[in-house]
Amino acid sequence: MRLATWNVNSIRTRADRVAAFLQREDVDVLALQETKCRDDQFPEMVFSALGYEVAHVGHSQWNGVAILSRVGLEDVTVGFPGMPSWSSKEGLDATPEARALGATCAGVRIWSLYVPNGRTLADPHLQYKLEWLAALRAAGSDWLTETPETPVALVGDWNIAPEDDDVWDMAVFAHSTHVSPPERAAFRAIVEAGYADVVRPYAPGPGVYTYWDYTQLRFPRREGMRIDFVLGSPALAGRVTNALVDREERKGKGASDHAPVVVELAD
DNA sequence: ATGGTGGACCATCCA
Repeated sequence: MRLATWNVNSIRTRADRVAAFLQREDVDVLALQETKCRDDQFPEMVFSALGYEVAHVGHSQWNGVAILSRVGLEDVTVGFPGMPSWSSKEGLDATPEARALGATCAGVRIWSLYVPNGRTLADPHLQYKLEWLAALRAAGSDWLTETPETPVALVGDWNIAPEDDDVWDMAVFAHSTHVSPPERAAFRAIVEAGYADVVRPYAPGPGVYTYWDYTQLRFPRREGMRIDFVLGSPALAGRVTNALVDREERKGKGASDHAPVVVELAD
């Protein structure tokens, strides 16, 4: 099975590009983040015409996650148990954001995840992000305990650069999110719970990134961040035979600011 | 030499 994850930054703008990627990379299952649309706006027919089933959750122009699969799409779950909601200052808006979608594809449990952006170190969104990640760790631990034989893949945009080599210049991020000790600890806790980064062994840094800001000519200057990850349970990690970051997808007009990450699994 | 983001959607928010 070929499994991929991609923050597309609007599926409506990039549906054709995503379809071309699926065919070019021979992808069986694709997790998408930042679809930026409601369910009724998702261009499902572009993908059903290619033989993919689609699961999506999106409530507005913000967030939105999907899973496309041509090897089955079962037990679709919106949000994970205990997933926090963002609450406004008044605490009135408790609608869960569209940031997590689970599905079972050919026996593999896949979670398409869009981890909240902490914005700045002083912003309450950072606390929300940390709570969200702690809840994910708790849920992920439970899945390993309950069904250790089921391969689980936690994939998506984590909005964390876990190692110094995952940004082009640590000095630039001295007072920024994505590299702060609590964020890195939250990520590490998920790894320590049993979910390994299955891509890094096949695509070691430094200089391997999955995201380049649209501004400041970051991509041509090779100034990016590695913030999109495929974390696999032991049953999944044992089946990985290859992985890559498809940097070509960041090139040209109409590119997302993220590149797809592809993992090959033995049958 | 110069300039340098893009997507949601319509005044701004978000990344």
